[in-house]
Amino acid sequence: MLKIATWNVNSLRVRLPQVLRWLDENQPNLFALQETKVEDEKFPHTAFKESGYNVIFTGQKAYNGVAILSREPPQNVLKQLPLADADQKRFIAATYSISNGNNPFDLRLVNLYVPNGEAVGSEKYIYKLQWLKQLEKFLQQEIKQHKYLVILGDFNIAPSSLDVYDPIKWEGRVLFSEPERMHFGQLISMGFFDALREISQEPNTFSWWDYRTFAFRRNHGLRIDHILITSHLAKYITNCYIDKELRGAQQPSDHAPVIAAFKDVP
DNA sequence: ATGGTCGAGCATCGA
Repeated sequence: MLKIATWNVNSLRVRLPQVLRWLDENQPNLFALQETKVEDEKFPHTAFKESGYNVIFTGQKAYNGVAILSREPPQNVLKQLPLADADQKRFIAATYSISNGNNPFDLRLVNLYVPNGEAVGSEKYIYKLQWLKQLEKFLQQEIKQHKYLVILGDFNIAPSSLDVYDPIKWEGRVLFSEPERMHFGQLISMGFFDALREISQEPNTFSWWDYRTFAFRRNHGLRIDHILITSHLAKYITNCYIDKELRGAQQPSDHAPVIAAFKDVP
C-alpha cells in the first residue's frame, strides 16, 4: 500500500497545525506542498521530524515555495526546473525507495507549483506557457529514465469542462484557456495518466475555490491540482479523491488536498 | 455590476 498526496497550503506557517493533523490522520508515504511562502531559514522542519517525516524544501520570502514530506528518505534531490527561472521557487523533485511488500522499487516524485498566469495575454501568462514548455522538455527525459514517475502539485490548469463549475463563463480565461489545456494534453500524450480520472468521471470535483464570493459554499470551484502517473503506476491505483473537509475548516487554504492510493506492484 | 478575500508584511502585490 502506497499513499501519495498534494496540497497547496497557501502559507505553511499559517497552515502548519492543519498539515500536522492531516499527516497524522492520513499517514501518506509522500506529501507534496505548494505555496509554502517561507524562506528556507524559517522553514518549520523540526515539527515534521517529530512526526516521523523527512522533509526537503526550497522557498523564498512571501511568494511560491515547495516542499516534500516523506516516510522514505529522499535521494537525487533537484530544486530547480532546468532552463526555467531560478528566482521563483516552484519545483522540487526526489527519488524514494518504496518498500512495496518485500519487492522495493524507486519512485521519482516531481512536485510543481505552475505559474498562475494572472490573465490571458499578460506577461505572467506568457511566462506560464514558457515554463510549461520547459517542463515538457524536462519530463521527456525524465519519463525515459523512471518507470515509476509521479508529477503532482498545483498545475493552475483545469483540463476539461468537467473540471470547471461554469465552463461557458470560464472559456478562454486564465486557468481554462485553450493553450493551457493544450499543455496539459501534451503531458497526457507523453504517457501520463490523470490519477483522479482513472478512478472517477464525476463532474464538479474541484480542488480550488476562490476565497471571494462564497465560492466554496456554492461549490464554484476548479480542479487545478493534479496527480499524474505513468502507466506502470496507473495499473495499480486503488483510489484517488479530493479531501474537501479541509477547505471547509476554520482558516482554510483556498485549495484542498488530492490523495492517490496504490496496491503493491507485483 | 471588473467587485469580493486571503497571506505576506506594512503599501501593495499576487492569487
